[in-house]
Amino acid sequence: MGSARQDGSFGSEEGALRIHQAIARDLGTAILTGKHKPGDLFEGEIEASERLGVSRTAYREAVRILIAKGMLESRPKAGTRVLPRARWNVLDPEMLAWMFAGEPDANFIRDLFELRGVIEPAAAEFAARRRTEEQLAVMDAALAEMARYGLSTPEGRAADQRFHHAILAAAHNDALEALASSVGAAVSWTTTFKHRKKLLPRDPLPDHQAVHRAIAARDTAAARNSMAELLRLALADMDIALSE
Amino acid sequence: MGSARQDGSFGSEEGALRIHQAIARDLGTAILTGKHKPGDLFEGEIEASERLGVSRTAYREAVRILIAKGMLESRPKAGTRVLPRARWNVLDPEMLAWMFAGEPDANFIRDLFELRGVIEPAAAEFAARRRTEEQLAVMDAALAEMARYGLSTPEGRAADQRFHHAILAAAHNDALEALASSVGAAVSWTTTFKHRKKLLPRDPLPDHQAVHRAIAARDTAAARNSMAELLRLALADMDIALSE
DNA sequence: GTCCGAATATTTGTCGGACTTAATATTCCC
DNA sequence: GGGAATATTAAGTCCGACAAATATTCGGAC
Repeated sequence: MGSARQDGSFGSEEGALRIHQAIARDLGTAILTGKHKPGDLFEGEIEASERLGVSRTAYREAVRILIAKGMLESRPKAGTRVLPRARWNVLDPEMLAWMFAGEPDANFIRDLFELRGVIEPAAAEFAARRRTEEQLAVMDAALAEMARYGLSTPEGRAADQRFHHAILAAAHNDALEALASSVGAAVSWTTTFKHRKKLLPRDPLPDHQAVHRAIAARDTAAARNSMAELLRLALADMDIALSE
Repeated sequence: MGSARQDGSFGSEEGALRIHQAIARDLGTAILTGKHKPGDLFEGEIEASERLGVSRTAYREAVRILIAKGMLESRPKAGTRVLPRARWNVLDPEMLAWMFAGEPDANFIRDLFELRGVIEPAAAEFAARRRTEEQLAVMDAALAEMARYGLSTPEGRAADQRFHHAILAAAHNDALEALASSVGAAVSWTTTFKHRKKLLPRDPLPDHQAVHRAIAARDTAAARNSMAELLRLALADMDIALSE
């Protein structure tokens, strides 16, 4: 039967990467960190593959991946070049993983957070209206585990992500759920970042419980407001952390 | 100098597709239309490539593309199988193009529209606060062209999309702007759909002009509200069209 | 009989090299 | 000087072989 991995977490892609994946990751991060800027032309496939010590096949498959994510463009004779940033699928889960593996750009973190502020209150409102009992149970379990382990442990942070993901899922909107990885990246980064900076200014649990209560009670307005409040506080913390 | 194509439109990818792109498109649409369901196992690479009359290389590059978009997974001995729908990057521009090339799923259209309802009012508010004069000029020009050609012409529809895109861009948030293609797909589909059904119930221009005025005046609340109103009306039309 | 580890078979992954196609640059003719 | 034929160059495609990884099967120990 299907193993159906459903965690959606980052950074735990077990198993050695295949060569083309490794190269795609390297090229991708090189682009994300500005080592290759939009408009830049890549070296030829033969040169590049030889320099990297891999076959042209593997290198080409890596390039195909980056093209699929909107970062590159390649045509005969014209060569392979980096596309303008506006064409990148910056919300692609793998791309986010690449970003957050290194030191992500502070501006983009802020953008992601702003997106959360737009998405999640609406999602909470939809969830309050359309959630099933099962989905509520998932939130319940995630919240309990979060309370038990705290946000300083990996288990607690995973539970935090599960809670937010459950809300997106309970909104019963595939387009919204597709943003789960983006939201997850933001959630994950926040906590690790704050933890690194040694500032745990506030217990986040009451905010989460308020959201949970509102969704359980099918109170759409309260769900939206409590989630908005949660994010307002989180954003404030984030801004403090970023400016220090 | 860079040619910097910036249209972001669909369906007009000129030039013959490379073989791997064509195969990726075919496999992608086959998955999207349910011909291959999540969990389904693909035939082996040799069989598949022979059946399609292409080299294994080309077929493999196609598969790499689908994997990059979260639709497939492949491991030695285990084979290549379709991932659960929750892992698909349904907001990927290319994937949206595949969807809307055929007869897209009505439920997903509604989801996309709901997403618009969440994203665009917030974007309009941000745009009212942060827009530059240049960006306002772009909206102005788009609106003028929209008024001139009307939504029944391709030029008018392109202008409509440009208007909405300009608002996303004026929000000065990369994460938000990455959703431009999704919004654009919804915008585009709506108008063609309504046009096909022969119901042009209302002149959409006044709504758009109200949004434009609010953004020009830097009135954040009015921008949000007028955009929300625009979408409320559009959604109502959409629901009528979908239920008929 | 059950469980665990090794052999095995199968499928994707990687390789090298040849040839084709397409887009740019050049050259030559008018 | 302009425009069409030509050359050049880089990606695209193909083939055939070998390597690596893993699900399954088999065998032995308990």
